[in-house]
Amino acid sequence: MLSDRKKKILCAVVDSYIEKAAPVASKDIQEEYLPDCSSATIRNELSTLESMGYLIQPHVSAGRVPSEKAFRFYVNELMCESNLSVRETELIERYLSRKVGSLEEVMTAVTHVIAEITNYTSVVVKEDMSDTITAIKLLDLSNGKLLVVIVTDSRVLKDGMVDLPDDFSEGMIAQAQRWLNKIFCGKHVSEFINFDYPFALVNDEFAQYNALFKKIIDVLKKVSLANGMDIEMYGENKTLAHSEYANVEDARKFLAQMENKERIAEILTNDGGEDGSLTVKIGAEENAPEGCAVVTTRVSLGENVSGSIGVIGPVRMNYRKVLSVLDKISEIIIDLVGKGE
Amino acid sequence: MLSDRKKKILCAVVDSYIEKAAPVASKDIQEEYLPDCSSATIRNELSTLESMGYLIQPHVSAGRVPSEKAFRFYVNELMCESNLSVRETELIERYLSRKVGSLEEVMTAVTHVIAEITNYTSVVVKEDMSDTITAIKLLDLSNGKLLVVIVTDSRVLKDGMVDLPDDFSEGMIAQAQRWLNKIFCGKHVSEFINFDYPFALVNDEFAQYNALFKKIIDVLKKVSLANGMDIEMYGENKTLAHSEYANVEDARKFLAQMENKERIAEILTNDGGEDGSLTVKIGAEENAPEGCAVVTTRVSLGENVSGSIGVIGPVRMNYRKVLSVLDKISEIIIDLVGKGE
DNA sequence: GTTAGCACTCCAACGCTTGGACTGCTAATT
DNA sequence: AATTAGCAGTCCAAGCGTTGGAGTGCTAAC
Repeated sequence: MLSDRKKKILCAVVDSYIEKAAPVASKDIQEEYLPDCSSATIRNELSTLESMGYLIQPHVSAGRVPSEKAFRFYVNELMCESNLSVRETELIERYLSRKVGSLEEVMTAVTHVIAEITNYTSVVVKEDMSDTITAIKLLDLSNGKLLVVIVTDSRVLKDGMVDLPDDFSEGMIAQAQRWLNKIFCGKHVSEFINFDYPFALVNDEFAQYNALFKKIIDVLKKVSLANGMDIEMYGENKTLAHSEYANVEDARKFLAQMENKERIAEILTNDGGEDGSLTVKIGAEENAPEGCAVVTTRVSLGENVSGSIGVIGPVRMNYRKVLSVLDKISEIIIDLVGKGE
Repeated sequence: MLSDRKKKILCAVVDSYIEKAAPVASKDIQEEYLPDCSSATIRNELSTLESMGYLIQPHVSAGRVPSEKAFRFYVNELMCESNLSVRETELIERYLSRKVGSLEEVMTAVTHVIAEITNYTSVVVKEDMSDTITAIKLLDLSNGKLLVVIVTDSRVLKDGMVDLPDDFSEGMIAQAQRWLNKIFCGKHVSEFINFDYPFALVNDEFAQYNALFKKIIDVLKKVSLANGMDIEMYGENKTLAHSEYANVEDARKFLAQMENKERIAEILTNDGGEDGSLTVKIGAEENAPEGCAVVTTRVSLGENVSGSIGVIGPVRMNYRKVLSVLDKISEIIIDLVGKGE
């Protein structure tokens, strides 16, 4: 547990670093945040905070930089809330009021206005799991591979490939297919995604099927997830304007990560959360892209259709602003969808 | 008209520059391309080529760099054709054979494989002009503005706004609307795009309508173009890997240009061309993004649906490779679409 | 028309110096 | 025991001059 003063100092370091993108010196903290202490006292505290893992010193005569742990603590406990400026609120309303057309238009407008206000990359993911499964087919490619095909009422989802165990006969494949169909036909893709392997359904003497089932169901989940998803991204170069991407190599790394849409979609969606809930992921350890933080909110867009709205930026992100923008946006979207029904 | 030797030298400069991204010295040319001349002779020729506008010398003790004019000449007359390597051909086939699903899937696969092979940014634009126009409505917003709405059989295209001349009465607006409907209803959006202003249809006494008509039709063109278009881009970061974007400012400028999708789509589509035709635009003067070249091929994707496949890279682009890749891809796509029918 | 050779230009890289930004520590103070 | 003034020490970033080399243009000879 940190003393009050330590908290204040840590908060000062993070705030200053977010704003100035430069190591924070004890003197700066004294002058701008804690005029009642001497810089020497603050130095002592900084030293302790560093040994606790909250701060990093790039070199001996530099100030301190917050670690990812510090940002996490900041987001959880230190950060105070903020309101949007009038200008920002107006901007949001302007973008979203005129575009009450299709869901696609709204998605585009949302990414644009978020990127505009926050100066970070914005992503929206729509997951439509409202399709009903019509059939599941297993096709033996006779090279030891099995092609798994899902047919839904609106389209065919395919391309799933599974290695077939050696000793599988045609009959066994047919049997597996019958089971899968029995379990899943007529159900929504959404139920499917959340399905736990139904080992219980397979009685002991067919234990040999289990491994294959597990693989097939994994493939099916992946395929149907990818197919029901719609992702839109805007403002990659807004993020690049920040100083962490001052050299092109880092900028390219960032872009390369942004190009992997599946990965990004997964990051935005993999922890459910309720309507309007906010999630913050900081750094690669919390499964954000390397060097990045991702802030996400979820909105329901209808039965079995859900959306995730996210902001991706450097770990040194203006969390206060981003969180308040996402909060406002999700509120508007929820309202908008509510009315539409 | 350039002498044979000048052509050889110019070609050598361009080839070397494309490969090495560094100013080309007279000695290099002699050693690698023209061992029968002395470097002094080549220097004389280079000097002439420079005064003709084909070459640029960054500073007095540097070699020569090709101008945009030189690249243009190179593409038109000097460049020899090349074939894809086995590896590349296989790569293309691998990407495109498995993905015979929806048009969207194919578009994505095409951008990915092109970016992969060429190491430049790849764009695909689909223009779907197969909708039929159901109605055109003019809505007086009574603030001197007119909202123009197109309704098609598959969707409503809206958001077109026109300034209304002062002396326009309600009746005149209604009249204009009748005319527009008479002309366009039941027609394909595609006919519409290529429509020349039908002034002849409006007889003299209604000359006052002409200016408004011109504006309205412009808006309609723009709106329907934008709505029927689908653009997909991949590999922005591939282009950034090239040395012209070594400094961040230039890299960001490039990305900012890439973010203007409407502009990019227009560049790819604005000069029709037949199935399989190849177009090369070099530099801002030929309407490519600044500092960039754009190579485009067109493919028909069905009745009133056409696609443009493009590669965007620095002016110092490997045109040989890009052209041969696009040639191959368009051939495959045309084949694929042909079969599908 | 071609070429050898030389004088000249310019850049990019390197290393050196220097000012200053911070810290940690110590000893004095509250 | 906590705080603080002050000082010694560290390290960086920027500026600057030097230098080697890469190329050219020009001239005079072939």
